[in-house]
Amino acid sequence: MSTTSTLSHEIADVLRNDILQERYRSGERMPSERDLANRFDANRGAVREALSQLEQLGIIRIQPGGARVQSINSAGLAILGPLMALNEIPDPALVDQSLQIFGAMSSLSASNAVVKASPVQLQQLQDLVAVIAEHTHDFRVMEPYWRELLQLVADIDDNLVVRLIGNDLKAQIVGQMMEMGINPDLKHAAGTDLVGNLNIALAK
Amino acid sequence: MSTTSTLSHEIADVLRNDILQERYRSGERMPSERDLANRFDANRGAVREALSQLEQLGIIRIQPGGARVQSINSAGLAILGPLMALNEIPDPALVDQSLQIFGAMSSLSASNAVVKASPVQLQQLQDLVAVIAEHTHDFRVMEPYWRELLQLVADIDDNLVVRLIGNDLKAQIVGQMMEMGINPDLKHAAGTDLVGNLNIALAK
DNA sequence: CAGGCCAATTTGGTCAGACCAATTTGCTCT
DNA sequence: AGAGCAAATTGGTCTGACCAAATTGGCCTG
Repeated sequence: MSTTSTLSHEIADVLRNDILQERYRSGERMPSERDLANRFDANRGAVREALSQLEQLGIIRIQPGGARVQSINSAGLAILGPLMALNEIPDPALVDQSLQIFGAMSSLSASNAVVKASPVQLQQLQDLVAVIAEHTHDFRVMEPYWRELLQLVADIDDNLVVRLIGNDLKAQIVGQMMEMGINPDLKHAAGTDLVGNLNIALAK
Repeated sequence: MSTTSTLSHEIADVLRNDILQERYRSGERMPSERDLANRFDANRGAVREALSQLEQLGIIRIQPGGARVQSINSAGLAILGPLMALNEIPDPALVDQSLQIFGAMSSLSASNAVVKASPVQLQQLQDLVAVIAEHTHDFRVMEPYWRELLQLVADIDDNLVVRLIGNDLKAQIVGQMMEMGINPDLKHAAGTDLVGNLNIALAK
């Protein structure tokens, strides 16, 4: 699965997983770059590039004297993907949390979209909502429309922050959850919820 | 302001800003590592470490043949900080979007917190909400309680995803907005909104 | 003239060995 | 036992080099 192209990325992957699995605990000092280079049978440069990435991720802090592992709680959203990819079965709690966020953001975007929308777009929104409302019981049929709705909403509410968060979430989460169909109920709930909110907003 | 400790970080900073300011446009090829090394009067290794960070940020994609700039829209949330720090006056739209997200996440967390809370915690929540409700007109007095409430909510609804997003948002956004007091109205609105939601949820 | 093909160049990926400054470590001396 | 100093460790950077893949450019052919 993790077909990492370059050696430095491979090293970063391994170390990242080691940290996320708490093989190196928070606050602890990591092995020296030279030791790591030796362990991975690689050059120090490659190790440094790997560590550079981990630092950017926010899970280690490099300092003269040694790199220290940081609490996962103080990392950036970008570790969410790797975190969920740790086990082949992602942590259900994380999946739920991600879906909640996803839903909340969608609702937020939807509210903004209704305000910002041009007459034409407004009509498109209403049409989509109507179609979805008809098939609210059959998720299979509804899903493509739902996706279209999300896309439309995202286009109208041109919200960079939402988009960025979405990127990090989508990185591996959406893929995993969509393919594994881990929580169709929640997905369904979020969908109808969004549509409901949209309907209310559209009413006025 | 940006007192970056190491050379590689400095290079990363400069290049990052160059990209965010669209001095290098999306899809374009960046100068070769050797050219960059020459430009910054640095070693290629340092440049590579810098590029490694930018790639982790999601704003460039390194490939044999040349590193290419990626659309900011496909980056990770981690660029939000640098993006807002570009000009001394952050883009108001971005600030608003961030605050909206922040408010939405807070509300979400609050809803969860009410469900998860122990009796003691529930009481704490109610007390805080009551105190805040009294001073809803005076933001100065209310703020510390609001912060305490946010903290409590975050503790109860132990939501890693929210925390991670918060980390990226806080990175520079909260700092800038809090210190500059750019949008106290929105802050105030978000605060009362959250409290309102909490009140409703607490009712049952 | 247009289009495809092949070689030279460019570019990223990695390696080896080295030096410096700051930190850490360990030992000695008080 | 504690303070202070020296040696070893560690990150940061540099020089120079080689390889494989991609790009480039010119050549040849149709």
